[in-house]
Amino acid sequence: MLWIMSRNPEEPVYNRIEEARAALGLSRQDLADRAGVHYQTIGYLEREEYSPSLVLALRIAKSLNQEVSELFSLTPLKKGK
Amino acid sequence: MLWIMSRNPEEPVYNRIEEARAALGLSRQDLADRAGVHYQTIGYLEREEYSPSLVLALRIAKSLNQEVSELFSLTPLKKGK
DNA sequence: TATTTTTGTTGCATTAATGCTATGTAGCAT
DNA sequence: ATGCTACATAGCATTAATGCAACAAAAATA
Repeated sequence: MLWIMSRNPEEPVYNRIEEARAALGLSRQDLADRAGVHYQTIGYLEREEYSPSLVLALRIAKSLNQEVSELFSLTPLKKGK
Repeated sequence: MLWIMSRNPEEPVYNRIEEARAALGLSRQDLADRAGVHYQTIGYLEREEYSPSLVLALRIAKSLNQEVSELFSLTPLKKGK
């Protein structure tokens, strides 16, 4: 059985995680700890190599004090706001 | 290689899909069409047998004219509101 | 400069999300 | 009774999300 490594799904989700994280002065490891995931998972998300599960999106939003819709979008996000 | 069928993850996400869908008088098939997924996927979600991907959560929220946070939660949701 | 911290990248393993088919049931019409 | 629609459930296949280890590259800082 072979698995073609995912990393780059067909359906991207744009996000503002890095921006929001930086605004709080948190490292990826810090955010990962708050959200209860591996720090590299945060990296994958910020690089938009894949989109998070809803559970993770909800945890990240809470960790960054943001609404899910403020952090994640099906359409490209502009900087700021 | 064997796969133990998922259906019942460890990390549940509570939702108000059925309620919101009924409020709009939509069948599962109707909502599935709008969200671009299989009608049984809606069933699984309503029965909370698993939680959706963020992509799907965003599409469902849009299909029901609701905020993601209004439809989905990491903690049990009370009826109404 | 040397050390430490943060981030990027690759590879592999596991589990969850989703599709699809088929079947069963219950309700509501003809 | 027959048919139709909506929903439940189960089996199997595929792909995505995540963990984790190892290592490289930057960047920050002592």
